Amino acid sequence: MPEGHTIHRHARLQREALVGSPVRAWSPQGRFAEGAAVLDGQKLNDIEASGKHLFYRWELGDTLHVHLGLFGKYKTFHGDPPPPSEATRLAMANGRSVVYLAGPTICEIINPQEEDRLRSRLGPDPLAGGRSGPDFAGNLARRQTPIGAALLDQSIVAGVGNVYRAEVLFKEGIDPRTPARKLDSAQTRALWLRIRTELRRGEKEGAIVTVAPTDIGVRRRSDIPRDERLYVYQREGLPCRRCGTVIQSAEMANRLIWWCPFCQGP
DNA sequence: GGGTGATGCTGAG
DNA sequence: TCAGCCTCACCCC
Repeated sequence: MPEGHTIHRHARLQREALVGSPVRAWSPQGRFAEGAAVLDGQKLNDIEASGKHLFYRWELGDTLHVHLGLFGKYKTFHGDPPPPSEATRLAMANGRSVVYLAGPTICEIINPQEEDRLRSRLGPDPLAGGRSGPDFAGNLARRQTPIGAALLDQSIVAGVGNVYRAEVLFKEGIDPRTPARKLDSAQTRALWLRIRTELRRGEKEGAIVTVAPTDIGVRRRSDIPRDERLYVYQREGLPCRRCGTVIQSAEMANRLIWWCPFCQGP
């Protein structure tokens, strides 16, 4: 389930589990056997998340680059772990914890030039700290594309995926078909803050929950049922949780997007 | 137990 | 524009 919040959460949890100690690395599936052999036994110095990318820094200067893509998954265990699945591309372990990685789009050791090239294609990351709202605004101002498509473009903002793009536009009352550069500065700023708030919450909670408890008639966030966590994502044909208008969907940037024609109307 | 869809992205055409 | 990559959680029997 990899949008930016998931990636940053993995970075944090794995940092706590593995950084600072020598790590045993191997490839149960075999497809990353050579890379794992390079890393095996090295101390892991740090793990950095940027958008949907992860960078692992090792004591001899190697950088491991991982991108989960659509299917990739991590599992982290403390204490006595189950054996890895046959599809596990990379396993990393120290005495206390083990991390299994399966199904990544990218798992490779890269040099500094490759990393520079990669990072130059990424827009500001709302979870990376620093004041990047103005960069986001500048990026939007240059685009003709609909805001719904712009939010999936990782060079505009790094870390937003298909769930958050639909949900943050709902919460800001913006029609996804609005051309990005037509948003005024107040809307752009509010959207940036909204993205950051929602991603931060997702990182902390380990799940995407955008609905306000009051909108579904419960008191606490912990009372929100699993299937009522979102306002519009995959809710085509269902009534809007706020106004009852039927949720619409359309394809935008090769993926479906959903919105409420009333709450996100003109 | 089998079928399916998914929170992503690239590169060929 | 679209096929291809790659795994597994979840749904339905």
